[in-house]
Amino acid sequence: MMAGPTSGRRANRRGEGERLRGELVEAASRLLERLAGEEALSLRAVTREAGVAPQSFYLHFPDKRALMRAVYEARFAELTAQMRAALADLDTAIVPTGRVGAVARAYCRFGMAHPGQYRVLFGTAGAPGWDPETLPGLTTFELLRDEVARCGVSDADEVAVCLWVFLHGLVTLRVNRPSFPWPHIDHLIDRTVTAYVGR
Amino acid sequence: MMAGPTSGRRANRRGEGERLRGELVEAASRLLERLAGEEALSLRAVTREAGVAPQSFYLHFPDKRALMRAVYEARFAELTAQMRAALADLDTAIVPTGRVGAVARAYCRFGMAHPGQYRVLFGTAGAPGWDPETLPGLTTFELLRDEVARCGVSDADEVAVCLWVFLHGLVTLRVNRPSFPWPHIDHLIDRTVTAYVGR
DNA sequence: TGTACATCAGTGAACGCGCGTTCACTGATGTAC
DNA sequence: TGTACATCAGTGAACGCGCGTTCACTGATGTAC
Repeated sequence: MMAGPTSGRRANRRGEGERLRGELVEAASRLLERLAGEEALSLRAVTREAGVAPQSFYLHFPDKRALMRAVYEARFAELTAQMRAALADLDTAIVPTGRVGAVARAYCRFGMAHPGQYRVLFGTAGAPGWDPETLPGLTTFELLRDEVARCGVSDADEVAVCLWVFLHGLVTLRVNRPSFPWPHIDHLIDRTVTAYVGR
Repeated sequence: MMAGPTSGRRANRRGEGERLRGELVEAASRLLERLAGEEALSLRAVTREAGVAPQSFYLHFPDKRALMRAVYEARFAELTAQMRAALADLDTAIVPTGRVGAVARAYCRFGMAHPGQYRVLFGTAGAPGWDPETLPGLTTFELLRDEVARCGVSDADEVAVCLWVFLHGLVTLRVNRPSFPWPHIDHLIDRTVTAYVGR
């Protein structure tokens, strides 16, 4: 039986208290990957995962909502970074529709690799002030729309909405209905990009 | 202060005990409409809504899962009934793509009118033996696919998958991102049907 | 250089709550004789 | 026709659990003098 503050973990050095904040966000993200479909992401589970007492949570967040918002922002930043990276990796000579396909595949790859995190991003009703629109920088939708616009379609906004809707449906249905006889995902994406913006 | 079994509600007459089962399913469905996004559908909330003591639940269901399954089946039957009704209402001279659009709109109408119920049907990972495939009669997907097949496309199954994915994404994103500047839903559906199966 | 002290990072113990579930009970209703 | 009894439909009270949150506390670390 140990007692005292070292029973859980060694305290961070002075001035490094902010580190726990990040660790809590990462612990929550890890739990979301593991629990996947389950809504059971409790504050106590997060602090347990981080190896810290439940009350330590309140050193860095006013309440549970604030943690979820921090998770939301961190994962959102990761998703957009991966979409951007997929575009950056392309041959500069690729045709515009090829770029649309690449960014679409990156979106789906993220969602299917991290279903629990994806659910936080798009699978729940964003509270007021939670929508992607309020985040700094380009949003997921805008990344998609900009590439669609390069293809020269007459109404890029509407086509991009359709594509986003399709990709979202693909990620979520694919995860929720694993026993359905799914065709290959990339093929469905390519087919849909072609249907909307041509080849 | 009342006491005795009449404090909650009058017991059903002998032989009519089964009525409570149906009332519990309807109470759960009502709560799903009201709570919408919230996962907070507890057994106690359901019995409260039905005006009955928590333990009365166990007269008709072995556990909470069984109730969710009953809700799932009842709402699924309603969705397919509405899709069928939409087809039955059509002029018999309508072109095949018109029928696809009609059944697609009926699907979305149900999902957007009852987001909480729709979430139970498609928004969670169906447990083994829970998938639409195991339900009696035609499934949602099969209803859609049969109409796509009538259009004479070469690979009706794959097109129907794409359409289903699109409709699912439309319902869920539309509900989860109400502040996004959405184009008119029926227009998006028509545009997508046209993109996949032509006019 | 030594020491008193403020501050920082975190814990111990506890609260009230709603949850799913169990057990023993009650009161009304139909049935056998 | 009356009455004892079985059955049915449901309740009262309680259980142990994990939850979000609060309050008072501790031990290490840096700083002023």
